[in-house]
Amino acid sequence: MPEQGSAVVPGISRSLRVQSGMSFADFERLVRASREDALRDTLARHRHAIQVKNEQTAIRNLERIFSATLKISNEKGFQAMSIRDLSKETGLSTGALYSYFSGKDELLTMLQQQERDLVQRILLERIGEHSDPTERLRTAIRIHLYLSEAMQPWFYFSYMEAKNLSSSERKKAVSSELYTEEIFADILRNGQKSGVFKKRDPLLTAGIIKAILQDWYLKRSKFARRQVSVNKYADFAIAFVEAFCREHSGAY
Amino acid sequence: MPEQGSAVVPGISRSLRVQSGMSFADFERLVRASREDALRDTLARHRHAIQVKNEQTAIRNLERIFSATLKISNEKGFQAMSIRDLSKETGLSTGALYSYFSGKDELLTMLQQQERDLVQRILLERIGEHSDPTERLRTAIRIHLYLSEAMQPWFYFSYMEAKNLSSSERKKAVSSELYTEEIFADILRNGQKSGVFKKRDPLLTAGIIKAILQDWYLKRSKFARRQVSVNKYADFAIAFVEAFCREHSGAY
DNA sequence: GTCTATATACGGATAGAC
DNA sequence: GTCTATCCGTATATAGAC
Repeated sequence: MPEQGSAVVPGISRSLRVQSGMSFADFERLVRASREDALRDTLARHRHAIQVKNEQTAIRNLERIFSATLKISNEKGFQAMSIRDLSKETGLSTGALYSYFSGKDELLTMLQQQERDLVQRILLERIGEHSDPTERLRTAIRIHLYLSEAMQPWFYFSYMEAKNLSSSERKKAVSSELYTEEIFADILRNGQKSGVFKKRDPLLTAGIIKAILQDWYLKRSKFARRQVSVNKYADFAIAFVEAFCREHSGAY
Repeated sequence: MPEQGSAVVPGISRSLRVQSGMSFADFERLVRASREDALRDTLARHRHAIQVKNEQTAIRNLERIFSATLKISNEKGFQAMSIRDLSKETGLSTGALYSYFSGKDELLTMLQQQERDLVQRILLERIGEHSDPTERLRTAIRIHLYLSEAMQPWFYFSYMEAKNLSSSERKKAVSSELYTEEIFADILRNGQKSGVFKKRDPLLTAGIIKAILQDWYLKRSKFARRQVSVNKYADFAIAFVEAFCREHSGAY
């Protein structure tokens, strides 16, 4: 697949993608593998409550339940998803479903905890391998886009259902949001200190970067329709942000 | 109130705001007045269905019903808002409520039609008074921010509840979204033709501008906490966008 | 115009059969 | 492990009093 982005923003593309260490296809594989571990962790964490003893079965059905929950909720909202809806989509009866969770609340908590931990784990693995501020900024942007692309249904769900979470879950979601913003603000502050970046309000800038990243997973169908790939969007986002932040970015 | 923005992004502030024609305070008054007309229109449009004959009463209660709907829905979602909730918040009994609308669906349709028309009317009034691309871009950004600030509850509601709209309502919402994007893309294309703007993908750029504008009304409480005013955010957003689009924008 | 009382339906959750 | 049948609470919408 040719990278349409290069024509629009010359100077940023192939080389950078290699430096960020991993193609999107590789990244997707990594996420898939990590999710299997995450499911096992979830099962272990709820061993006392989950009545199904066979691990194979339990994991297979948990996986089905989670992905059905995301699918239905992203169409009509978590509140509006009935247990009967979930039963239809998973092929399990309502009775059977209740041997995996005690109620919708717990289902939501389990799902959120698993996916949030998964995101954190992958982020920590992939960020922080560069010390140069420019590279750190580019990598952070690309990795976040890759991550939200590979886990799009959950990112969308998490954003749209934030207000329906229990207060403790909502707190965790908010602090994870602010943490992301701080990562970008820190990169910007360091770059400003070393003179690579222009003096711009780091928090406001980080906020706008986050808005640009969020647009990617919130408007997925629009980008699909326009045939914008995640790499093209990443190139574009990086160019947009660097035009504002980077000293001498007009050079290329 | 001192404009904190000027320190961060020198060169863009007071003069521009005057050129855009109207302070935010003026703008809020305009919206308030226009909404009264809009309520009268709504009443006229549903005269056959609304059983309350006294216009004063009908308008007063419609207004209460709409603002209560936004308030409750923005806390727990429209689906989760019960008629009993609405009854408590408006002070009207459930029976009385049903003499203003035939069901939640119709309530939603009435509210959406009224506020969407209001937005369109005000946008058309305020945009298009400049011919210079730079001024048009600045004005469009600031007006959109003013509008979403003055009508924040509805903008937030409309974004979050998009998936609950009936298919015809959803279509209208989507096309209105794309229309906004086209306004920005057009400004960018014209500026590129006349050489004021750099050659950048107009649609992708317009999409990112819209993402930046949406962040303002979606993350309202964050900005309130950080004491970022709408004018400060507008200055910052304009500087951010111009760094990417505008030829010689590094000058100031 | 607005209220209270109520019919009707739907969703969450459980019991007990297989 | 999973299913069917069912209890019970809550929500929408309406009827009829004031």
